[in-house]
Amino acid sequence: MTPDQQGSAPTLEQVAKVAGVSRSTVSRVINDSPKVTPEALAAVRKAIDELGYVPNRAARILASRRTQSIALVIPENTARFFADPYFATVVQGIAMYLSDTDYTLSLVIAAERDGEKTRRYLQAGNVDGALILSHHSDDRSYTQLARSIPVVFGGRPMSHEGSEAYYIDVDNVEAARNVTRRLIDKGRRRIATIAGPSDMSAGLDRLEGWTQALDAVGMPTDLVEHGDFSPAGGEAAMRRLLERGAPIDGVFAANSLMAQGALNVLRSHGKAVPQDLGLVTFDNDYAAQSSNPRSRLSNSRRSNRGAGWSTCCCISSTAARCRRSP
Amino acid sequence: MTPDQQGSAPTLEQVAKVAGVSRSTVSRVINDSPKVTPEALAAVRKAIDELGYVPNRAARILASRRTQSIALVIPENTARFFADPYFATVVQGIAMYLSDTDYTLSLVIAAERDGEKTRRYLQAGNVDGALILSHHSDDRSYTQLARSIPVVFGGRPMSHEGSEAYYIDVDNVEAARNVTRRLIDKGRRRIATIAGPSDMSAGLDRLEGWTQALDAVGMPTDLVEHGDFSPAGGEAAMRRLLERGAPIDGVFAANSLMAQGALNVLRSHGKAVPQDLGLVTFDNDYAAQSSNPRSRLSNSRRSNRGAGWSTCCCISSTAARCRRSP
DNA sequence: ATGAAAGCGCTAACAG
DNA sequence: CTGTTAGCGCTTTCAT
Repeated sequence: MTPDQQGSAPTLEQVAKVAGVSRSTVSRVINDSPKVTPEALAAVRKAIDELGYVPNRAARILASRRTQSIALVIPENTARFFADPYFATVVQGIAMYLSDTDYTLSLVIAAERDGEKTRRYLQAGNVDGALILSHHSDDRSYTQLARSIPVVFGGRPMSHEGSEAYYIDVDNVEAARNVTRRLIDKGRRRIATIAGPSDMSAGLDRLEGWTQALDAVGMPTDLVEHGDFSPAGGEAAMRRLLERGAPIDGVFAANSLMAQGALNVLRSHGKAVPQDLGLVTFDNDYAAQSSNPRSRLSNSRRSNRGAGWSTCCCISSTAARCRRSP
Repeated sequence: MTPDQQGSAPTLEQVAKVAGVSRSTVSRVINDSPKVTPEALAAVRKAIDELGYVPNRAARILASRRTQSIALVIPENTARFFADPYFATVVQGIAMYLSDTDYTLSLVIAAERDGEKTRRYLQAGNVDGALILSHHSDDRSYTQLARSIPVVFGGRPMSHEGSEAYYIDVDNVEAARNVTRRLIDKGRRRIATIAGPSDMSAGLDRLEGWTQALDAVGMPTDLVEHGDFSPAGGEAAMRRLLERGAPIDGVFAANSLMAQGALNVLRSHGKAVPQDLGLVTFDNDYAAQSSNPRSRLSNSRRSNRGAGWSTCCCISSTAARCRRSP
């Protein structure tokens, strides 16, 4: 397909000609420079309208060395991206913020195998900076990236080089501790956890919070099964937990999708929530709100604390803090 | 791995110098030109590796007038984009196809108010072509776009100018007719429909198919309520249907999300599916498969026909056909 | 405040 | 097959 078949787009030069000014002046108008006389400005605007001129982005980027766009990198496959409400939440937040600016969001759904392609894209000057979500410890492709462009991780990155990285995160340990304490306060005595993957900080930190809460009251911390943050993973983990044969009257699932999976298993095993067993989890997202029973978010005042009902699904609010890791 | 200098990305010229060849030759290597001697090729590759060179995309686009990327435009807001499995399906399909190519997908989630910004983006030479999904009749911003870049609509576009547009679609009328006939064949006699929005071709066509099926056997076509393809819309429509007081023993919902909503309302009204009432719908997607009762896809042989069980959720397969509208 | 000139990094004829 | 020569459309000093 040859692009030249299409009508050639008007250039800045043509606008300049029509407006009777130089290209520089047109450029200044486009870039909202204050040093343009009202007359020149009016003439240029008129010419732009008449010609239907739209500045060529590639040329702008090349000349200015700025792209006016940032990448959101999701190191997961497309199916997972759509299945996990977490990503939807983040994308919505970014899109909302960016809509007030001239920046463009470049969403990069990068399955592991595309690592090289993705890195090239990010280093080829396509974006002014990158936001990297859902980082796994075995993935080092992005930590070096920070030498080329500004990088911020969503959630504390796992790798060693990442220790110099910027990131934004919630206090997963404290939130998990708080939400587990809810179960304890409600009288639950045999509390299990469906932990997240061990190669992600959110998985490790939430497990740590759960452990701390139980340790603090001298309760056993042996009922641990890991999942992969997916409903299927949550189901499998819940099943393994039940197969142990030990009595369980409380579960902390590390995310809402796994809680959903756990709920399915519990139902099919005839366990009633919250009567037989209390279930708490993270994130009051779509998955949590559409489950049966659905989540009940506690009115926690301190935004960075996890909290909720031990009688049912429970939510930790996720106020973000930005910081540089130690 | 050599540490690259922050800020100064290596250029093609530097690669040429290191490799001891001209810039043209480097360019040829980058672009997989066959006319390069093995020696030159090796030298250039070595230089590229040593320098960690990545071609600048903006420069390439500017010089070649090709972007190697196509846009998928979703004229909906972000929340809806994530809520409707339809978009996930499409994006996955495109991503899968594109992953074997050098093309990049530029996903444009364009809420209505961003229309102008989106149009500028598409006309600024950012993409080689655009795919436009979920087109509404009141939205004319994209029909003119075809004069600048190649445009294909996903689903027949509604506007007049669109009559010259390329589009890809399923035969919604026939699929809806077939799936409705299933209800009839199963003995349902008072069949309603939860139709899609009237400003979208999928809404109109599926309603038409339902109407044709009932007309063919002389059954009344008065039980129509419209929804907006969302679960809430489906709930509201189902509620309105029930409030009419007329007996209903079959429902065709124009998409799975509305079927899901309808199912919720039916359950809370004590209506059992499929015992009291048969429900059929479109698309065997995540929403249909995770509903309760979940969908049962019929083994329809002809891929462009809608089909399924009238006893429960029913699915029309959606084999695509590409064509230019009449 | 404005214009002239010099590139940004790459591709694309065109000779050789 | 390779190098040379022009730009792609825009921003950006630097004079004026």
